[in-house]
Amino acid sequence: MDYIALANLLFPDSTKTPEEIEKMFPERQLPKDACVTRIGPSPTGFVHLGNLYNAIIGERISHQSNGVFYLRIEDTDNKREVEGAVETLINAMNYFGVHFDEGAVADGDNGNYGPYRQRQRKEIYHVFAKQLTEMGLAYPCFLTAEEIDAIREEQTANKENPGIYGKYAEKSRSLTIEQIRENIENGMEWVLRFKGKETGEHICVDDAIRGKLEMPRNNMDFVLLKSDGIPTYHFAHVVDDHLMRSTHVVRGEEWISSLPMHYELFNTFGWKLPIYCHTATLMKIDNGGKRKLSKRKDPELALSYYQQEGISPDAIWEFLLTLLNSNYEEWRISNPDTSYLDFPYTIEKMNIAGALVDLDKLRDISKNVIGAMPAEKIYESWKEWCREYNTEYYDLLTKYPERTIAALNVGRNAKKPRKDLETWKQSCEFMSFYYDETLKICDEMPQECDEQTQKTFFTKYLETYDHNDDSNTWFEKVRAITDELGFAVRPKDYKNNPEQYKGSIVHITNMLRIALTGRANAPDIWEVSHVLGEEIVRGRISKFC
RNA sequence: GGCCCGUUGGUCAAGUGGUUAAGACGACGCCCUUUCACGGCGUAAUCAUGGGUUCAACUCCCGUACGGGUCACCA
Repeated sequence: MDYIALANLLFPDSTKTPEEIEKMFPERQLPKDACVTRIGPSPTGFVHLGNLYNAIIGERISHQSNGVFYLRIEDTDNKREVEGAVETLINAMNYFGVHFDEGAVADGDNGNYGPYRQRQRKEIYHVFAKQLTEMGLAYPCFLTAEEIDAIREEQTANKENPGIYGKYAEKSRSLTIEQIRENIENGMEWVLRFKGKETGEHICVDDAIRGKLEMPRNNMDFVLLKSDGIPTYHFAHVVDDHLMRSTHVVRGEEWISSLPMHYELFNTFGWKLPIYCHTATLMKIDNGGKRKLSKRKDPELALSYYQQEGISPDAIWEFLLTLLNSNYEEWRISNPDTSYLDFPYTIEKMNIAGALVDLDKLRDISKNVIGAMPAEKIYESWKEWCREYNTEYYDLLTKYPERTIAALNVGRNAKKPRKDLETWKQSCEFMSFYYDETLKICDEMPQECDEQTQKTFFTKYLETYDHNDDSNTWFEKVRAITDELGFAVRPKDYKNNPEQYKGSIVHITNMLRIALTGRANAPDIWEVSHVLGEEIVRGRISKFC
């Protein structure tokens, strides 16, 4: 077989040489240990936690080493492509604080190693496909879907491994160049297959996360180019990561089993293998067992879920970092005020088993993250979130900026700051009592305080109320009224002799708290009163007189 | 089914032949307290399993079970 003729028949328009292409993608001039990494999402419109998880790893190792982190859109499957997906993806990464040095941007490319959308790289792949054909290592295959199905059925019946290899590849492999030409002229569709070798050998790849990975050498005639001339993931991955000079390939463990194909390709081109980092799949607890997070059943898999809940990107980072590196939490405790970007991330510290996404843990981290923010920043971030997800609160926050910031500071300046806020969504609920517009009486008055007690107390409360009282003076007045009403001034007195009192000061303050905030569980009454201002305080209390 | 990966408390996990088997979240209890939080202290709870190797195994080897992945002209 004249492979040169075959190559020219198959790729008449491909005139560049591999050397010319190589020149277009020169070695990067970077510090010695700099890592070049990327994420290669396909534009399906669905961005999930795993995308972010892998993105963070790549972002960290590249930026920590003064390397390059880029975005490559793997759009080789036009059937799955969703319109606007690239933009969705870029926005999501941006929202979660993952920044690229180069790669695809909304309206094109940024960088010298593009194009960064694989479909636009068709000619590049064809040069190397042609090269493989010339080397006699690739051939056109005209098998129809039906024929392949038939082969698979036969293989299943014979308990053989499915696929096009060995004798099952012979029919296509043995076509003469004349037959091939005739098929093409007759308009038959073809794919380009790689010639797998049946050697029984094993290959060994050193994975940065998993250590040595040993598996059988590839024997499959896998597809390099699909019938539309677009490469499969395998071919595109090898060509792109070589030309774009990736040093590390971070991807999910589902790719481990196709490693032999990639290894084979890198080897036949004589290219250096990147360092593979195969990450564990994110799991979730379900019926007492672990299972993979599923797109249909688990809303928390979608990144948009966290946006909708209003979980801050910082919290997501910290959460993912705790999953990624087990020593992160320890580091965070000893460096409470440092940015998580200062954490020295290492691949070696990664766990290889599937991590379970624990929303409780996320909530806890989120509380701490918000707790550490200054009130002004909370205000801004929360408002930003409301702009998109809760217009009622967006209006409230815009209308009452000072009161809101004061409210956000309640109980936070003390040695033991409160941590009431978990998410922006939850903040809207928690903070509702600071605005008359959203105030709701949620809890019932304590049994010990009948209507008469309420009326008497609140009337006296308003009579003696002086908005300028300090916290102690104010509380002394509350105690005085409490005593007058026959309630125990000290909770312990009531506990020891409940029959001597109508109730305890606990009941009185609860009643006050409910009148003021609508709920029995709320921050300090005096502080809240001063956030609300005298007018609102008197207004709310007088409703109970 | 073939191939591959994995398995330390409810969860995340430290751990690389000799440890009282860290720490965090969660749960529970106590303390602080005008509520709720916050904080402090404490309790319960783990090496999947069976064989080896070894003076000694969570750590090394083999099998079993369980979980996961993959076997497309999807990534």
